[in-house]
Amino acid sequence: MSDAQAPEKRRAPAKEVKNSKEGDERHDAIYRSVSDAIVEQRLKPGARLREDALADVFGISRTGIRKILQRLALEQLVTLIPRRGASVTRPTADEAKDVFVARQLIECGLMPDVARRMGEKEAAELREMARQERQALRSGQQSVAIRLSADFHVRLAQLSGNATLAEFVERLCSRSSLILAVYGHRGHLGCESHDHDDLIGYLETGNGERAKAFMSRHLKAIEASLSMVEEEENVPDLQQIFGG
Amino acid sequence: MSDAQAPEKRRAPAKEVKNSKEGDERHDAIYRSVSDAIVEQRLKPGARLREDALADVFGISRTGIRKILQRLALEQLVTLIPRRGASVTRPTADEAKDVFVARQLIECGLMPDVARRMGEKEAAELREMARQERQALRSGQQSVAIRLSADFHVRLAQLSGNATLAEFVERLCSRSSLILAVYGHRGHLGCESHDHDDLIGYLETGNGERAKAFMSRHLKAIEASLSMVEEEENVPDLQQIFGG
DNA sequence: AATAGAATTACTGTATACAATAAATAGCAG
DNA sequence: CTGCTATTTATTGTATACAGTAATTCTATT
Repeated sequence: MSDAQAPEKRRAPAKEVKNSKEGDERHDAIYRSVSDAIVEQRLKPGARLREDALADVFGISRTGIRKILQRLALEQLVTLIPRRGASVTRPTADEAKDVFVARQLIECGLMPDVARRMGEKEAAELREMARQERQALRSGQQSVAIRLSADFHVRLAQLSGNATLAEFVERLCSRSSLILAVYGHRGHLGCESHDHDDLIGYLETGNGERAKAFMSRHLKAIEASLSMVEEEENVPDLQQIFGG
Repeated sequence: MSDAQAPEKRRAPAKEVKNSKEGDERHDAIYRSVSDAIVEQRLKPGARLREDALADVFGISRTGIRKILQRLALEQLVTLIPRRGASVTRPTADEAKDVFVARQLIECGLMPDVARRMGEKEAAELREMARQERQALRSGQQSVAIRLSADFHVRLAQLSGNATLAEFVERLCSRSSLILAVYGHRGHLGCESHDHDDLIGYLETGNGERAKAFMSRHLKAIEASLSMVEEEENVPDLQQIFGG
């Protein structure tokens, strides 16, 4: 179009800046960083996530932060209100119920496939994960234990060989961590520490139906450990509290 | 900061510009527009989606387009290759299999719940949707029929009352449209036109187990109608084709 | 004429500037 | 002193400019 360009402008670059290594590895790392913080409950439900603040912390511009927040919003880990910004999602009781129904259907349905594809190597890997989880719990690292527990369930789903369903399970597990944060009792993870080991046992012997039933009980136990009372911070129900 | 501002600048706005009504309705409309075009196969798998071109067409800047493309990528309707841009996803045979396994598990598992919550109004709505689908098919509007069929399955899932699982089904159905586009036979939708009506019948009478079995056969029939041969356009396999 | 290499083009990736809006605060009247 | 309105401030939404990279075209050499 306009030919009046400074000719030495062209001369410039070469290989001076080396900010992006390959793909957008950096963004992925930041995404994971925020996601982990939410799942480990270091960022609690309701916490505001200001774009500027995050941009400062991670040393990238708001553009990149917005991309990451959007992704987290699609996974329902953060809630995005137009013109009001992002905050860590506070799941409602209804959503919590939906998530556990979904987990029952999908995770239990997957157990036969997992049992079928279970080998020495896979069992060993799972046992190691269960061991780390138990250790974290023993040493009082509740946050880490929660994430490791979620990781266990996700890895299990991946062993089914169905990437699509594994991804669904991944999302359900992250959301479960949020639910635990809101409705769980302090100092109680929801599931017994030896549950995962027992499950591996059934899977190892190829007993899919047994594993399925056990997973069902396992999930029910977690759900039952929650106290499903929504702290209504929105409207204090004056009518209910006083008059009548 | 700087106080040297034209004082009438402040006076300005009020309700002059009306570009964004509430939230970002505009962006949602564009998203739906692109999504529909993909599901209806007006944008075929492999089609490139250049940011500039889309920005021009919809009259917004690339920023907004990128946001939408990202969302579509997360839903796996478009594939985003770094520095290479976006294109309509071409599902592999493995992905196709995964999607149908997932649909079997989730959609069939949902049928008992749907049957339980099925009322007059819901049945009538579904029948109307099935009618439109049949009509589209009769009048040769294959593209529309494909979308209406997906809509039917999604609506069904929503009637289960579980928003989370309904969202999963929605994603599976959009992906199924892509799969149909790649592996389906021309002029054959994959499912019989009266299938959906039959299904409504079982649901109406509260026969969840029957509906479940029917849905299973229905999905199997669709999957069976596909010819699962990947057209390897990438590497022409010179070795294979010639020498040996 | 075919191919390697260089210049150009076309496109995506990122930051930044600016516009718009909701929240917070201050000023003012009753 | 209380409640309403106006101003300021904080923060998000959007476009645009520029940088960087893959693809393409052009040129020169064997």
